[in-house]
Amino acid sequence: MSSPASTQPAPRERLTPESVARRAVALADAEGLDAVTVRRLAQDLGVTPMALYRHFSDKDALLDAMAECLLADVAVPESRSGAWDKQMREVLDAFLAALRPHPNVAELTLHTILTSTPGLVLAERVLELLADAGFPAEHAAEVGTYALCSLVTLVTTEPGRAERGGDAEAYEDTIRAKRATLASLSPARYPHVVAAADALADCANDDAYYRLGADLVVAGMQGVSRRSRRSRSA
Amino acid sequence: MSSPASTQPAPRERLTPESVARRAVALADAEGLDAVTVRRLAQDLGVTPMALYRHFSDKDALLDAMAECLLADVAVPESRSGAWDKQMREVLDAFLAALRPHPNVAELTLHTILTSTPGLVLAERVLELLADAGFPAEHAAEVGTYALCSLVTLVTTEPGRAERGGDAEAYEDTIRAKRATLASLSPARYPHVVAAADALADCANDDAYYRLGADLVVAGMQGVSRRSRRSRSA
DNA sequence: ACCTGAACACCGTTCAAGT
DNA sequence: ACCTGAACACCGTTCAAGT
Repeated sequence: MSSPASTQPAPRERLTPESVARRAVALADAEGLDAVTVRRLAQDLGVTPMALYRHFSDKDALLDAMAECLLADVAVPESRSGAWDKQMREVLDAFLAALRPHPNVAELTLHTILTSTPGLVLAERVLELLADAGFPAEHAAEVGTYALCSLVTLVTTEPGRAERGGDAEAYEDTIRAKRATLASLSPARYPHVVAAADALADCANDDAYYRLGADLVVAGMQGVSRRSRRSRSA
Repeated sequence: MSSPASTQPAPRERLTPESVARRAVALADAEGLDAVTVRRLAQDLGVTPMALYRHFSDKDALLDAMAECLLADVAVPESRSGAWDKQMREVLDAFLAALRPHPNVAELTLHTILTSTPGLVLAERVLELLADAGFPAEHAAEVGTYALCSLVTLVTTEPGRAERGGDAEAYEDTIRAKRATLASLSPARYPHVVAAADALADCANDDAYYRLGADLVVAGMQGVSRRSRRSRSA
């Protein structure tokens, strides 16, 4: 029932913080973040639970390392040509591309962006582009934090995403049940919810969903930037 | 050390689902969501752990009820006068006002908006206003979900928020340490992060932070709405 | 109807010990 | 340096019983 990634008897090479974290990410992908316990992870690695404490001071450190695995996959674009909003869009797309394969883990990156090297590289680039857009440093900090957090939430709350991975059948049932519940609400009281039941229960097109999400973030930046420029010149 | 809300010997009235959930929210506010265990909550209520299972089928049901406590506090504006974006802003402000007193609990609302009456009332109003703005039903579903999720994340990730409540001294130390770490990064490699260290570590003005956050969400809606109108007429 | 008490299968983590 | 094994203080939850 569970994916091979989490049930292999384990090749039993020497453990490193990275190999442990990668295995933990695979386990979370396959069975959800709740399945990542010290004891279960140790079992997957063919090792005693306490062996993991040589590589991580405690479980929080393990979770941070998992988040860093995702952030390390962010391919921040090198190019600095074109308008700031076009470049911003490319940076946000790169962030989304790294998060999307790991919806069960994505939320962990929220606390790690400013405490890991790959996170800082990403944050620096976002702040740089916001400075190009004319935001003063304090505003850029808030806008940048908001943007990255919004994208993380987009991934963790993608409509129709199963909390635990694996069981595709039970997953389909959940979607169906959710859609049916929404569709059977009083059309007099909740006309728009009923009309949008399908889209609220599931996401027909993942790419379109993330495109719209990134559009909203960038459009928000553009709108606020324009407005503050206007009020400064007034 | 901990707040009176969680250590009173308990008045020992008859338990109801609502009274248990309210007490759980108070406990989470005071000591963080991790402090909300069945056993600890029962102790606060002066009752045996198993007594709570008369009122909730399992712990997830308790967490859902806590989320519903927050959603029930959302005072969705009655007025339907003015432009859609001005009304939207008022609805989002009402949502934020309900979440802000409970940053440790806010994240729980993400899974409850479409499964509780107060959540549906809020969602219906948001979808209605997005229809006024010209969004087709499928787009409105995604945009509305995005907007509400963004605001939740705004509250749960407010810069400088302590994960566990209570200890104001340790809290100040954490902020100071975080600011110092960011400020001491290489200014050659991370010039914008260093320049924004203060704003990234803490939030000088909470109201301004939330105003800017809501501005970004509404401006994003306006921008995407304008763009899709243009492409339809082209 | 509402609550109790003992028990079960789990947690994260400490500590002393092995190689 | 790296891993083990037993133990401790916690979890959520089941089950049979009390009033």
